[in-house]
Amino acid sequence: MSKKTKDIVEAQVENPDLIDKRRGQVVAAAIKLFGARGYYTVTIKEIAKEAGISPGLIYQYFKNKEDVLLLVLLERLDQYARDVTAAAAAERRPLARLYAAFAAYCGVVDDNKEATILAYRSFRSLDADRRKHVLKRERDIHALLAGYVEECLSAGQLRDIDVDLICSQIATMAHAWALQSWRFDQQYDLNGYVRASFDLLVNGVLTGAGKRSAAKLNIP
Amino acid sequence: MSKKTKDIVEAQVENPDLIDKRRGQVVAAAIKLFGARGYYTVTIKEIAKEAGISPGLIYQYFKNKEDVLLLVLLERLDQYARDVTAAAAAERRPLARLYAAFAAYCGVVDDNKEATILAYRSFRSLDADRRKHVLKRERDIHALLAGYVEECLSAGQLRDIDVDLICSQIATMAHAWALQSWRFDQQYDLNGYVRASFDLLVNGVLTGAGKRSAAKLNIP
DNA sequence: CTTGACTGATTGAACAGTCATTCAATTTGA
DNA sequence: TCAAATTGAATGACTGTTCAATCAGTCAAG
Repeated sequence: MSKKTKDIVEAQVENPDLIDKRRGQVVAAAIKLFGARGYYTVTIKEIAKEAGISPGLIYQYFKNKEDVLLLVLLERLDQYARDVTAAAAAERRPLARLYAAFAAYCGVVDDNKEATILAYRSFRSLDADRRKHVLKRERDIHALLAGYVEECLSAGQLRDIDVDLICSQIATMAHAWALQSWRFDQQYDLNGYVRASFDLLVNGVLTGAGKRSAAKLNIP
Repeated sequence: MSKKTKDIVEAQVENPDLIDKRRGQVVAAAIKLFGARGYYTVTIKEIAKEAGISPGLIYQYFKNKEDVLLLVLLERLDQYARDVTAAAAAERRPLARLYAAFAAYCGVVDDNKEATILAYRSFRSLDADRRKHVLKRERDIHALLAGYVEECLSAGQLRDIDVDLICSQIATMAHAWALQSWRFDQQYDLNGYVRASFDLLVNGVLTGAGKRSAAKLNIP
């Protein structure tokens, strides 16, 4: 969990290692339970039991239940950012990098289907302040993607398009893998979905040079 | 509300006109309140008050609170299907029809942003049986779109693509107008979004003939 | 007409259960 | 020994659902 994330919610306990440990337990338990059954039907007692601590102790590390949800959502966004950045860093060519980023995004979504759905379900259960923190992280990820798209533009591989719109589409397509898995997973595996979606998303906006590059992509 | 929809939840009261009237009141009130604050934080008493009836009466027309949610979600899907069908029927040429359907879809979403978001938030609050009813309707709408896409394919205006995947993308893009409005509505109005998204979605899959048709589309 | 019994519709207070949060008591570990 | 950490029972507020009581409309009898 990133340093900034830790400071967003306040703890009664001082010891930072303990804060990390306990919050880690609680967030892990909450991801599991919220992911399966949603925010409102899961009780603090259940989270405490799953985390192996008492209900009262949760209130030493979180102000209230909503704070638990906030950290759950931020944790997931952190993971998105980490995985996407790492995957993109492994590729040098702009289009390959964009593809790798998209594939990694879909990969985290696949690893965290329940949590991805939870984000859609529960974002609006947060109050205005907490929402802002989540939106901030989403914008960071959006900016990551936008960077990769702009590299492709600079390299002359994409025609002139609205960068924000295509970034939103990329993110939305990644999320759709979780949100619509009941529809997709009869006909696609993750790789098939990534390949087909990327093709659909990007094919219409490639330049001639972009098409030649795309043909050379090493797509699994 | 369609005939089938009415039969899905059972009422204690016999008179069908009264059933229509009361359910209409309750569903309208529930859409307003659920849309603004989500399923769990809205109480039956609030719905009753907003609908202008007593809490007890709701249980004469719905088995329980979950049934209210079910009708709310089905009502919205019915409206999607009606509007999309009507818009598509007004166009003869396949590509124009597909565009009209997409524009209409985005239009209903725009008219019902809160309800669209509610669907994402609340679908999993339903039990397995009720989910099936909702999924059935979603598949109906998917089939509508698939029909329009296949017309384009038959007319040779789209290259050979996975019809289901592009239909999902079309629906997802329409939903995204509501889900990500906080991002879009600073830079797009509805028409701008429809035009840009359709361009992005379809441009990569048009044949030569399709591109010539697209150029002739009368896009507002 | 008027009456009054009957039916179905409607009300809203009461019930039973749930759950986030608190805090006095206890344990831990240094 | 003491401060910090932890427990878990108690609290108090809330809410879905029920149901006894009331109301409204109908219509047959007088």
